[in-house]
Amino acid sequence: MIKSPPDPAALLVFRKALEKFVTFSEEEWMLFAQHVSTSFLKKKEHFACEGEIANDIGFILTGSVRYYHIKDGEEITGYFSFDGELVSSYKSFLTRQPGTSYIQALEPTTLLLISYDHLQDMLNHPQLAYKMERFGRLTAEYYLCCYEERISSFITQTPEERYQDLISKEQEILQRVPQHYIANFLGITPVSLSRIRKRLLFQPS
Amino acid sequence: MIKSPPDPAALLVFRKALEKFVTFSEEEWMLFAQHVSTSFLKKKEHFACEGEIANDIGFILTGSVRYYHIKDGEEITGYFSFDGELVSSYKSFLTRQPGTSYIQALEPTTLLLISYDHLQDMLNHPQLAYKMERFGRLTAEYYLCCYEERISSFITQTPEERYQDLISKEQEILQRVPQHYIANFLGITPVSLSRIRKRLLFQPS
DNA sequence: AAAATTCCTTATCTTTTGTTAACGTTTTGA
DNA sequence: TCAAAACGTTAACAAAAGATAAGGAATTTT
Repeated sequence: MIKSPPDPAALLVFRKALEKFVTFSEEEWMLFAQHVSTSFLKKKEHFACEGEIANDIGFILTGSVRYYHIKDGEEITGYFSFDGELVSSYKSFLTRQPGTSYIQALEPTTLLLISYDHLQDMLNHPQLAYKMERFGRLTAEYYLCCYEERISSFITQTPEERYQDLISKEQEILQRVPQHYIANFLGITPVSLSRIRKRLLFQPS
Repeated sequence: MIKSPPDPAALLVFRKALEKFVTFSEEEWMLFAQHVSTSFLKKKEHFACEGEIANDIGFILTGSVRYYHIKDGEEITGYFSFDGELVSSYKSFLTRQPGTSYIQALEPTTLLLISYDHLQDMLNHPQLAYKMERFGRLTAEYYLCCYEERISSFITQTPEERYQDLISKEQEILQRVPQHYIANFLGITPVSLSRIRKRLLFQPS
């Protein structure tokens, strides 16, 4: 993966997106932006692989990725991320241990990147440290809430209910992602999802 | 739930446990400790209920709790926490929205508590703010990793494999928690877990 | 543009899981 | 201490999901 300096328009998009978590002053953003690089993934190119330590957190400018595991030689898709979202093998990135999953571009994808070392630099930079800790806290808390909801859905809902939820809440996923990936995501086989879809055709909510 | 000032021995245990995340100086800890109270739950007493905004994060000194949802009038157990761990309806606590689950003591349980307001006070306290942000970040990141692993297990493993993992990794859960709660936790019915257990008796790993 | 691959659906058969109910044991609570 | 409730297992049947394979449509690749 080749990294380059990011262009100003991209940085602006990034800054705007991060306002969900914290607002950087001009001065802070100048410092922050120095630690950001940019990269491009061709369709099917990998952002992360099993066994490798995740070196970067990415911000998807355009495009999308899927997370997947390999089990018994089969790919099993666990998640998707789209433009405007962060992407990383978080556990690997945070713990500096080899990751257990792959992350692959679903379409041509442009990313902004912050490497682990750059992030540490910022966390240690006197002028930035406090805000970066806060940024990290709010980001982690945000994803914690997402994960909590996801786990609940596995315990309290049937695959069919999870699919109906997906239809109502995450239209984007359905439109941009092949069905058999969605099946994995729901924890079922593609054949089983096809049957659910057929059932719903005749008893639509 | 009645709150009282915590006793020094309990605070020491708490401080020790938090060193997994951050180390507080004497001065910082003095300030921190002022915001901690203590509470006791009888067996089956609730720490959190659906529809209520979680007001506290708890640290379990002794005892254990289970998280559960109610769906179609049925209790569905999602998780357990034991002594030395934090407990809260995190999403509700963090977002200030009504929670969707219950938290109930599995046995007589003593807790240390930090209320949302006290936590905000600390996050706003000049002398404590930086370390509290850092504490929050590392805590959220820690639980994020736990959740990530849990979600992976739902997607890549069968209930039987999840049960075998549980046997090898979380002996404590198996010993202290009724089987039908564990079945929910694995995403299956108690009857199905009973069958898995029988199967494993005749083909032990 | 043609060939190859991927994707979704459908069918059949097998396996697993859910549902309900019964039974004996253990735990709980009055 | 005694009655009631909660637990775990088992059985029988129904429902759902997995495995495999085949066919056609769509997409990709060359």
